[in-house]
Amino acid sequence: MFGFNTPSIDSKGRIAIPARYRIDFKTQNHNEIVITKDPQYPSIKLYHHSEWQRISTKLQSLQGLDPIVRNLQWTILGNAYQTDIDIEGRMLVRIPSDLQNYAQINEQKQVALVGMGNKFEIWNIKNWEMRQTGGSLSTEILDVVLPESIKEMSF
Amino acid sequence: MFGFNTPSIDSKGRIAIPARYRIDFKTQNHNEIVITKDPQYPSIKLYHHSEWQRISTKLQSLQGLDPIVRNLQWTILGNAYQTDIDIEGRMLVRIPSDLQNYAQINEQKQVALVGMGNKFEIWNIKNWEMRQTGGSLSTEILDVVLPESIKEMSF
DNA sequence: ACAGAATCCGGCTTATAAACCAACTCAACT
DNA sequence: AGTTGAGTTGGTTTATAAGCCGGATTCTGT
Repeated sequence: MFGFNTPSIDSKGRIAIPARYRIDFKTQNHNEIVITKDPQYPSIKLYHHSEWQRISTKLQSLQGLDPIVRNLQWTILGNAYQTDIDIEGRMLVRIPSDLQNYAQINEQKQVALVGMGNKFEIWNIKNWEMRQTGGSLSTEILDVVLPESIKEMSF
Repeated sequence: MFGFNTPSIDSKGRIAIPARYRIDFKTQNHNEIVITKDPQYPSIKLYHHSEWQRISTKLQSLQGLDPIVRNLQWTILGNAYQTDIDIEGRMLVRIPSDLQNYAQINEQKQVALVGMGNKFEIWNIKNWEMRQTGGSLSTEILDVVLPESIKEMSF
């Protein structure tokens, strides 16, 4: 589940996971995924069950006094939607409208779907191209020095 | 699988791996390879299965909040295409068009194929010659100081 | 609680793109 | 010069994606 695709998003906010990614979901044997915000950039993250378990557990265990940590918890945990996907069919995923706004993919016909191995990212295509060519994005949400406690984490 | 060749790339974006490299793929006993971007220079990297396992696993495990690390993950993982090659036959590899653009090998009749032992690199011939003679390339994508966590990695 | 409306969901159809297969050309070696 | 292996090309088939449509479910207002 690596690589880059530009599937279409329909008027109802549905995205069909491209066929070459589907095997990974099947082998995982879990038809539940979690969609949430990326804490740093205007994009959406899509985890499958096991990876979400790992991340959410770690995040919850962190002490909530550091404002940056609390921000991460709010952003990631507080915006997580769990949905089921049809493993056999087209694997349609519905993106909630507030996440669509966050990633600036409402009003779009196509989105950038980026397979990162243990997770997916969904981007506005323009933003993705901009990021790839080193341009600055309109919103970089979390641009701070990170505390030691989350240095070794991977989201 | 060392050395230098200039195979042709056809209108469909196909490159035939030269015969003298094929033995290495056969002995590996894996007919799947991964094509992705080079994070530093305008070239394409071609890994066979085991080497890709090593790199992608390491990259995924790194914490994803450091912008430099995220850039590496996006470039390498987010642009990786896995394809099967026919070990017995002609070993045609199709290069996706966005990677062709990245390496500036669209509109070319021939490319530079460089065997690096555990990986291949595919270059625009002009760029390759330029790099060998110490000339500067039009685009050097990742021109930054790398964090300690990935200092010892080799891509 | 019920009727109407809107939304959601799955199957079908068509267009497009990738993988497959086979033939032809060229070069090297005998 | 004939033979063999390598490289190149084009056509065919298969797979994939996306628009379309109808049925089902939920939601809302009366």
